[in-house]
Amino acid sequence: MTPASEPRWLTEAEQDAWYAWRRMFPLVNAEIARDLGQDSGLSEADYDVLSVLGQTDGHRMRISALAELMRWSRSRLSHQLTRMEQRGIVRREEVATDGRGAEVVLTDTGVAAITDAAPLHVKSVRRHLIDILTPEQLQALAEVGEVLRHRFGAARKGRD
Amino acid sequence: MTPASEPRWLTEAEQDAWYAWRRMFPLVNAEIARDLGQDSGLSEADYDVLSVLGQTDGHRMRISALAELMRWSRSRLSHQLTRMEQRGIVRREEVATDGRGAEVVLTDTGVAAITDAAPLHVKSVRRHLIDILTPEQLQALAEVGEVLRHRFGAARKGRD
DNA sequence: TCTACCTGGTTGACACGTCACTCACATAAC
DNA sequence: GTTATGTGAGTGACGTGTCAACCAGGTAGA
Repeated sequence: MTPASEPRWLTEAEQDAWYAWRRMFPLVNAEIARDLGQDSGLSEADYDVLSVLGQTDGHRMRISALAELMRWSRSRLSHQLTRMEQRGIVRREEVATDGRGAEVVLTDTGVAAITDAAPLHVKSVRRHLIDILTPEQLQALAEVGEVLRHRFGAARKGRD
Repeated sequence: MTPASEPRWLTEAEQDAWYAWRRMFPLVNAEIARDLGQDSGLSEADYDVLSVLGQTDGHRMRISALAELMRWSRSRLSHQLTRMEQRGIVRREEVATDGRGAEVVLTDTGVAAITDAAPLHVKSVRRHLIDILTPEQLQALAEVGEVLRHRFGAARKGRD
């Protein structure tokens, strides 16, 4: 085999960005997740599901619709719901119009959980991320997110 | 109980930043991890361990030193090494000077794995992140990373 | 020496995510 | 109606990460 042409290794500036990227997310997210667990007994996954359901009419949604909204795989959501159901914060219900379908419903416990957790969570997010950065830095983050979102939206073609 | 004072909810700009933050990292990392798996049969965790060991003298390191360098828990590293050892890319060896200690060593297979994987990985990182962003955006990321690193360095006090 | 503590490292239980597979119901083609 | 195909959802195996408990070997003080 002829040797592959030497790849374009990262410049120093690019390495800085890449290492920052790799480091900062786990760092911040671990702190926020820890807070969430200690303050409210919830994982980030729990919180995400609860907060979406908490904003829906009747605190219920078709499972596949929820998965699509959250951009989770159905499998992932199914596993998550199983764990949440065992803890009594959500409940699955069959849906009359389609024998295959099912809905998730927040239980009263679930409603209480997300209601109690939300203010503490905001505080935590502020403390570990938002309030640390300048408005310019926040805007830069949003901008980068936007660029990447478009890039991947395009890459995934019709799948969206 | 008296109701807690209304928390400072996120402004729209802050929400944009927060959602971007939450979304972009899994998005990009999933792509890069997928590439790594398909191109080289490695997970990101594998790659990280291999690339550190690949740069050390004799392709070996004390396990606790490796954990500290990577900022992994010893437990996490131990689990990871067990899996890697089963696949033959690293090997554990006892160390003579300390009856408790152990070293990890790259096997020949491991050396080959990281050597082959590195150029492909750089290409993937460029494609999914670095080459998509402008130098200004890369710099903004590095800067944000720096701010957060300091913030958490301070928060963790002497633990570093 | 005996004891107490520290340290390096492993282990087990559990939460989480992915993948591939399965199963039941729905729908369209014939 | 029967058959093929699609779709909603769950399951099992496995990789990964955390936490707490454990164990063996070192170290220091009585």
